[in-house]
Amino acid sequence: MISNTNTLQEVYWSAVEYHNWKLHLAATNKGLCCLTLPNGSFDTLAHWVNLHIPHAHLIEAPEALAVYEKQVLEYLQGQRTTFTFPLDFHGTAFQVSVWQALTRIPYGETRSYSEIAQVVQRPKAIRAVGAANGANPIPIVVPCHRVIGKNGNLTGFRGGLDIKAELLRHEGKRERVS
Amino acid sequence: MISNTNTLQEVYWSAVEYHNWKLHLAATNKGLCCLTLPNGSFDTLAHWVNLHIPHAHLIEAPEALAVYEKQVLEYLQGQRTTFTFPLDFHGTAFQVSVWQALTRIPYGETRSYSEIAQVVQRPKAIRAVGAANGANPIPIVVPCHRVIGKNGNLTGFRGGLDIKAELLRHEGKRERVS
DNA sequence: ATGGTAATGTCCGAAAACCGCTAGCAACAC
DNA sequence: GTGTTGCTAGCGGTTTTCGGACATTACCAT
Repeated sequence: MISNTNTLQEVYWSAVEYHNWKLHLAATNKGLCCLTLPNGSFDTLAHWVNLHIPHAHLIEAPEALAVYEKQVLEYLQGQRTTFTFPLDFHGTAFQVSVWQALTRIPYGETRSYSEIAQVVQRPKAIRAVGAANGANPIPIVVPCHRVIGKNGNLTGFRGGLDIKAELLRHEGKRERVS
Repeated sequence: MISNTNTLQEVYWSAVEYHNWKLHLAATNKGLCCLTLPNGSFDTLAHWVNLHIPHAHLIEAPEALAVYEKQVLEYLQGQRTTFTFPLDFHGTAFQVSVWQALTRIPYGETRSYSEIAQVVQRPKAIRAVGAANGANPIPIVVPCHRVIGKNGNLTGFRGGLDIKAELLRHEGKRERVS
């Protein structure tokens, strides 16, 4: 679809390193909207923005992301268990409701996919919760890694199961891969 | 798709009457983008805008459409043969190329669907030209009524064949319905 | 124990249907 | 012959539809 009318939406981004991990962050003036894991790159970030924020204008602006970078680093260093900055969700109504539910899972705890399905009032949409988890644009901050199979299996993680395991171990959980 | 970031695109509209015809117009800050014929209503306009300009904000603003209304009325009164204001096309690349080709058909003349297909460099996309004509969001101003069958038949018109005939008669053409 | 199945929202690719058409050809009327 | 009429196939962009795949689970049958 070609449109002559361009409503430019400014999106700011930056990259941050921690040990051998490199994370990319993107935010609008409403909050953090995207975060890529070590298996992602700037291209991953740019691709997501293009797809979810039409007519976006990507601008490298570390100063605009200082707050987000700081809290994420503190989390990785084990000095923080919750995040206090605003999030800017871009997704369907269902996805947004799932992601909001995820933010209410406390640090160090886990939930099953079906439990999340109940919370969002769609008790039978269990696989749909899985799909929404997979579409989570802000991993770590929106703790999709805290959702595991009802039987305790890790079952899946967009950024690689090893990272999911590492995040849970970091939060004091022992993983059980069947 | 729900987005927290609202990039509201303002679209202005108004209605204009001429004899027993009632036309609805819509424009962005880039130009006229939609015009409904007598067989349409405000709902037709609103529906088109919703479909083609995501997150649009429809605002009744006759003063913003004064230029467009004026020239359209002058055309209907036989005091104008060309339009000088900007257009804001929303469509696929192919559709936009067809619509631009239409604007180059002089007042009072006609072209066949295959001739238009040649002009847009897709000589065999004849039916596709027909479909693009049918999707023309700005009839009268973008003179899709000047495209007829190669044998002279009027063949079709979104707003009703009678209106197509009337427009051509108004421009000094005699219609031949086989 | 093991395996098949149904239920859910979203995305993606393939396939089909839809059209404001035309050229070509056969059938028919003069 | 000449003209008219009607059918058919083929054209290409867009839209619609459909089926499958998923970061799952409960249930029921074997």
